[in-house]
Amino acid sequence: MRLSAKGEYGVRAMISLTLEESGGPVPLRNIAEKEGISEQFLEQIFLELRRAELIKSVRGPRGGYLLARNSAEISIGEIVEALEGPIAPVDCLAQEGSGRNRCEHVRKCLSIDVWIKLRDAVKGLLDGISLADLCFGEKAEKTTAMV
Amino acid sequence: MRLSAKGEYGVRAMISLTLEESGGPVPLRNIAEKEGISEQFLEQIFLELRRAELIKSVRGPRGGYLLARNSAEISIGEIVEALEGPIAPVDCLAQEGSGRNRCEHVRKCLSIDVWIKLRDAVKGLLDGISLADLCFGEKAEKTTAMV
DNA sequence: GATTAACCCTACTAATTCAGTAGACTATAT
DNA sequence: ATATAGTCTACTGAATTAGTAGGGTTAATC
Repeated sequence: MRLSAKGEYGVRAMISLTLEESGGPVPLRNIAEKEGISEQFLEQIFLELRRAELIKSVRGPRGGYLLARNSAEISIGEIVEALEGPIAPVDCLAQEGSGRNRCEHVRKCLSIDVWIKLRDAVKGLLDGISLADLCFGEKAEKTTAMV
Repeated sequence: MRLSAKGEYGVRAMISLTLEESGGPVPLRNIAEKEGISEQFLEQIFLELRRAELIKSVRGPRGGYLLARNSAEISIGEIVEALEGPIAPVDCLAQEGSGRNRCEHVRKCLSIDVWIKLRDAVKGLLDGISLADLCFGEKAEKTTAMV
């Protein structure tokens, strides 16, 4: 139940981008340096994020990356799913399920309930937090959540 | 954000055991066959579950495995943690954190909030569901939960 | 007390995934 | 023109995963 480096770096890089893009396109190199991530590895990550239409790029000198939408409209869930595939604790819940298991076993049905609940909880939480929430103040603070 | 086969098999096997242990120790072979899991692989899983004191074993002919405690007192979270290590979406939240990252980067602090919330949500959910809940009726049905 | 059903445990291995590198190409501001 | 910066594919070494192999030990039963 761990995020890969790609997912973790991706979220960090997106936060970094959110904080800096007001000054125009941010070169990948800047972000890579600040976050201590290999430039070429981050390049791959940004390629996927662009294809998922979460960021857009400006080529040529003074180019770089920008968020594709307002930071309040990009959720952490979208970033994670773009980089790690569908959020699903077990194979058979990731729709293109041709992996390890395909619900052949009777008893499986008892466990699937847990995984569905878990997926919904994780997805709900991550989809409910935007980059703006993280970077410019947490909306949840209004409700005084109990941690 | 996917469970490994070990975690998934482990939960399924524990459910299987819960349903059958009333008739005395259940041989590993029975469970492996019913669940379609390699016997030797399941053996390794049960070794870890026994060391985590979630199951106990009876050796010799007519031996097998039993739950170490009442099924209502064994949570899915315990099973998963026994087999996959601490529930933590990123390395630096798993206490023995000597992995990839150790919060060296300033911006990291903005993302860590999400991962803490995620961990707490996942842990809370999995610790709140027992084997008895799954096998003998869901307590949550009383509260008519949405979804 | 031999047999045998069952658990116990370590070591190995093939396949996959992960994290990162390399390097060549394309666009554009100056 | 040239320098800057994104685009893209392919490769590689290390780690993890999923599973095998095979030799133990324990104890019920004949």
